[in-house]
Amino acid sequence: MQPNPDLVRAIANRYAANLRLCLPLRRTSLQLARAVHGNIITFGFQPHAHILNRLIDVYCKSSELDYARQLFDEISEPDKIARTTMVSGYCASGDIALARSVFEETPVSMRDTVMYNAMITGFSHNNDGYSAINLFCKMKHEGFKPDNFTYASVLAGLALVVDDEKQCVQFHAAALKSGAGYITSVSNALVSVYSRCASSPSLLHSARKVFDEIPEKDERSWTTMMTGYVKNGCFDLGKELLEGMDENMKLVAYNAMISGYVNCGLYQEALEMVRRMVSSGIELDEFTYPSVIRACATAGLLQLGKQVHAYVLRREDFSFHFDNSLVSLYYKCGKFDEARAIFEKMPAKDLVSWNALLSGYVSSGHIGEAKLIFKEMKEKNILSLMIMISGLAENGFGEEGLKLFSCMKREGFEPCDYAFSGAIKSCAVLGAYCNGQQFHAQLVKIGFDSSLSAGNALITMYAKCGVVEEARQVFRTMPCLDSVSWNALIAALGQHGHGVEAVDVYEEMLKKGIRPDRITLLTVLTACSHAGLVDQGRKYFDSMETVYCIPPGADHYARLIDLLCRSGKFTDAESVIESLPFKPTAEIWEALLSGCRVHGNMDLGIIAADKLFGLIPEHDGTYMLLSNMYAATGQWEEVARVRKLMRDRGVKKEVACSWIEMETQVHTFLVDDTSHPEADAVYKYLQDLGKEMRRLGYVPDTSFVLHDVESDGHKEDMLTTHSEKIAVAFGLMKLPPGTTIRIFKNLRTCGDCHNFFRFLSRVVQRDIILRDRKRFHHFRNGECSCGNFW
DNA sequence: CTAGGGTTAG
Repeated sequence: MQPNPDLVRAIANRYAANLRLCLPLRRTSLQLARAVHGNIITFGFQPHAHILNRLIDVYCKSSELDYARQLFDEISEPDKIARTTMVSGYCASGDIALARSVFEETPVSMRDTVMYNAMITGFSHNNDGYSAINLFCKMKHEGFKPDNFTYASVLAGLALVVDDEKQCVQFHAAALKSGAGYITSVSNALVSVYSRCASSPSLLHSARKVFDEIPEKDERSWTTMMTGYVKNGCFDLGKELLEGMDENMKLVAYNAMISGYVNCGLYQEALEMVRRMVSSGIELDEFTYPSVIRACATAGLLQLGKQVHAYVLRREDFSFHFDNSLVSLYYKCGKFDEARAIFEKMPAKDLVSWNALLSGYVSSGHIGEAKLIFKEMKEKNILSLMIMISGLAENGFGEEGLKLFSCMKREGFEPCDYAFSGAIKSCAVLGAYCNGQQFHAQLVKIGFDSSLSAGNALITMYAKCGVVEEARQVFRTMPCLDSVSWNALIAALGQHGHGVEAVDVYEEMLKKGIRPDRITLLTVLTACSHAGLVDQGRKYFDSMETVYCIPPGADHYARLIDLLCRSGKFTDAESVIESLPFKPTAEIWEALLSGCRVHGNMDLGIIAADKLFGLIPEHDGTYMLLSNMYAATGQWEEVARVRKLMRDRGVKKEVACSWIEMETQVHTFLVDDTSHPEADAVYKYLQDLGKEMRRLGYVPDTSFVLHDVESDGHKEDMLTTHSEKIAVAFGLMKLPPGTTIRIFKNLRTCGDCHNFFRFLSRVVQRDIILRDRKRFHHFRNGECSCGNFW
């Protein structure tokens, strides 16, 4: 039977009308759209443009962009409504590139204000404020008149990037002039612009003035003003505003307050807000729960978090944001299995879920698992990359970190300050000074040099590259500082033998009223230890519990023991170990053992080594320290015994290697390394240097040779081939006169090399910085910053 | 066909 085209058209038109009515009920409208679409295909008639447009809209709003596009492409000459629909569909799905292409394929003569509005909104929603503003300017230039929608949209974009009061005033004036100034939606957006102006939060007054002058405030007016206060940390003003609000509007305001408190780390206050909500009879909603979970996660309140978890599960009104926050709650509280289980069970995993899992593995040091997850992720965003870059750097994978950073740029991600800080941390790991400097220059150029995370990374990078002055310089020019910045500077000074200054900076920090955290104390203790400030260090250690309520951890005790041993106070060190509030850890014994090594305290050293053999028999460092101690006193049978023990237990000594950076290229050398193309010249040069140094009194110290080799001459040969010596000779040959030589070594340097470097710095009149596994050595004119023991 | 606020991952 032949269908009656008129009848079919009539039915389709009816569907189209229904579609409009049913739009909010997504499922229903999508079903209707499919039916209409099916009829069109089955009966092959040409529907009216407005039916097709409506179909496209429904498909877009049901996230069926491919169907929408298919229909759109079938239209021979899509009208401006079809195009606008397609543009806003793509915008809403986040595909700004496709939206843009449809928009730009439309001739200007065919565009109208609505289409511009859709595109501007798209930019704003995709966090691209600049493009929103540019398009706004362009449309005016092309003669289109902005309307209320335009202003609301472009102001939303402006709010993302505004950093200067002039911009706020300019746009405000333009809106007023066009008559949109007192439209509620436009005013709401203006409130948001004023309160998000980066350079002056004082504009909150202007925001408040706009707010006060809104003739008909709606719920959004109140909550936007509230957000303005909260995002600027003005919680008291926020509370005051809350008082004046209608009861039925308070939910969103409470949610804003709670998330604001959590963002500032004020979780107690956040939870207090939740209590107030509950007591005034306002029901928490799906927006509240994730913030509450985050509060628990940052505060480490696992029990409370679990209770909220159970409570929300019973209520069944949660969104997937909730699951994502749970993943982070559990891993932050150290419950990796639970976190993983929640992730696996999630019905809908999105990018945030993957990033939560990734960051869980990264921040808990499970870098291997993190790498697997990262590989498995199909979709990644800038945050995924940032998490991974920082994670790699923080776990010592500097090269991989840098590789990922350049990969990120290749794939078109514009690195933000946090990504830069990951790259800079990678440079810190590698000691890649030139590379790090280049990043610093780029930061300045882009204007990220005021960033806290980048600044903190720079301090550490310069310190780890041995350039304390620059670390100090970065710190002193940073516009704002946090405890990480202070810790980084104190560490930088301490590492390089400026113990007294490190302590001064710590005192300065205290005077400024900044509370030290456990890392600060750890850093200060290290500085005291390196500078031999025993009494001071002791005083700081005691202040931890009594003044700052920070119970000292094993790491703090280890520093204390190190401090005592280095000044030869072994009895004190022993009594500290005896009175520990926990069972001594490997860290503690290691501190004792290396302290004993410095002073040749054999009896105590053997005890410490025995404990370490029991706790971490696979750790090569213990064997090396002990056999070095025996070698120093010529007890070669004992040396052999330790070496045999090591062999029997299958413990492999990590291969020593040193490296030097030259114009971003890194040259690496192993012990006895002859693989470098210029090895012959380097060895020759090394021999010449040796001769000259001996004339000045350098005597090779053969006690550092591990084997009991028969002839002393042979032993000296072995000493001269330690990797740091090869690296420094290479550096002296290649680097321009007068430049500081920076050498890096993966293990600790030996006493002979230390001595060698001292003499060398005098012979060649160059500053040499040697960074080994534990510490830095600055050699200048025969002296070393860390004194003449190593 | 187009607008303005509150939720998760560093």
